Amino acid sequence: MRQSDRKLIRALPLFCDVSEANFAALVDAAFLQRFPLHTTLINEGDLPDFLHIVVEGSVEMFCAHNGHETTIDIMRPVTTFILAAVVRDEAYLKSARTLSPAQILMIPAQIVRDVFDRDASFARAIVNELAERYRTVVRSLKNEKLRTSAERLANWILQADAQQGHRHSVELAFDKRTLASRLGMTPENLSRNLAMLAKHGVKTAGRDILIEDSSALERFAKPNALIDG
Amino acid sequence: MRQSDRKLIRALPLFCDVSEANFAALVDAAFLQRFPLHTTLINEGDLPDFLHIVVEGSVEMFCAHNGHETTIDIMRPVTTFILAAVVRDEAYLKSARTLSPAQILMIPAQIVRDVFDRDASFARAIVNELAERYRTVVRSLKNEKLRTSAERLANWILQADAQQGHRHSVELAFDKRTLASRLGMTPENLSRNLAMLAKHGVKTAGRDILIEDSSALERFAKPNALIDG
DNA sequence: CTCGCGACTTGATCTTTATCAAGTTTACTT
DNA sequence: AAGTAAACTTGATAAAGATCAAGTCGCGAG
Repeated sequence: MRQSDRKLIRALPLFCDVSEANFAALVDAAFLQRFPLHTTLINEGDLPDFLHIVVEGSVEMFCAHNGHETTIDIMRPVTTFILAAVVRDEAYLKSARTLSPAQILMIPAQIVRDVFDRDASFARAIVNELAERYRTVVRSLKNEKLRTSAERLANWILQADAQQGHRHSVELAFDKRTLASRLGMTPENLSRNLAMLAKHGVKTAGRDILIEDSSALERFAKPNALIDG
Repeated sequence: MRQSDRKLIRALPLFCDVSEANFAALVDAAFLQRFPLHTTLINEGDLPDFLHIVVEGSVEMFCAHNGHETTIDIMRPVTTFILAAVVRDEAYLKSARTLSPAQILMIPAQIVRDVFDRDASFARAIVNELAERYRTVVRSLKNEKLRTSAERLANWILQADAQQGHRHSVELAFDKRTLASRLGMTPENLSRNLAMLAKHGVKTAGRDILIEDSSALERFAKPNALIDG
């Protein structure tokens, strides 16, 4: 692993308070690997071998059932995923695949559990990370159960714009079909919802979404701090 | 607190490996309280004062948004709730109210965080509990996104029957309106779905649900270990 | 016991969402 | 630059779910 990558990892909330020796134990056992676009990294149902950390690129977490597939979340640098499966040593509930060429750090699950047991600050960090992930899923569940698909889209646009620095324009980093799946609707309905949002201050041109009237969009979206964070 | 309650708590996965001194610190600071039916215990948006544990009765976790309300989960003895908010010291994402007269153990949030920091086995237990909770919400999200309301009901019946000992009969412990909310449908649609399930081996009489043909029900429900657990 | 209220059911209708079927655009390949 | 395949859009239709409006049922209060 390059020194710059090591520094990046070391700075993560998950590792920044860990002792140098324990950090070394984690990192020395780990692999930093590059994967091409659309590579499946893990399959739901398998047992966890590694804790994964997205260092570069983005990764889609998705699930399949009865011939249908849905996106649960999209992970961007720098975040861990499948921490809960590693902690409990139980089967993955989600599959993962790259949405772009990506660089992933893989730490053997057993080492994670070992260091957890002997380093209190690592334990604290793991609990914090897991609690944060938990809250994210609860927000997603509320979003699904309490909003229409058009409202989910409107709020996603507001959030994405905020993440990209309130430039009143969002550039899609992946296919619209993936966004549709992430928002719990079909690609057809995403198209229709985007067209409909023109009435509420949103203009779409290919992968660029422009917010022309953010207060109109907010009136429609009704953002809620306990759902959108 | 009575000795029998103390023993019950002590036996929980969350506490069974904690040192006697640390367990005493947690329990001595805690309150064991009784609450009547339909009492609101916490409100979404508030900051966590206590870790709550359902000792007796049942508690509904629910959320409201834009004039609608939905049930996220129903907690039965003996489980903790709002652990994630306590760990992160951030606002509750869910409200809680009793669905029956209930007995709740309340441990001050700060004590939980203190003992976490000095007792590695408590830390391990907290992480396990949190990871388990996380997986439960992920399952709920998959259930919502990948199934119709009738399928959710069918699987709920199978799960409830399994929990009550495979007696091919389920007795509802709360209102049907609450079940409807828990399953993400209106009370009207719960009625219609129950009537429709007669075609798939289910008979309903008031609060009793009878499974007359469990293989027919399973064919319809298509249970999945990675959703239903 | 019966009255009345709330929970539940049933039916009609409307909204939301999915599905199916063309088209059209986009982007990549040769 | 033309050809092609995939992504996206648009329209028509169907299914799933919500809402509104009566009912019916069951249980507790008086």
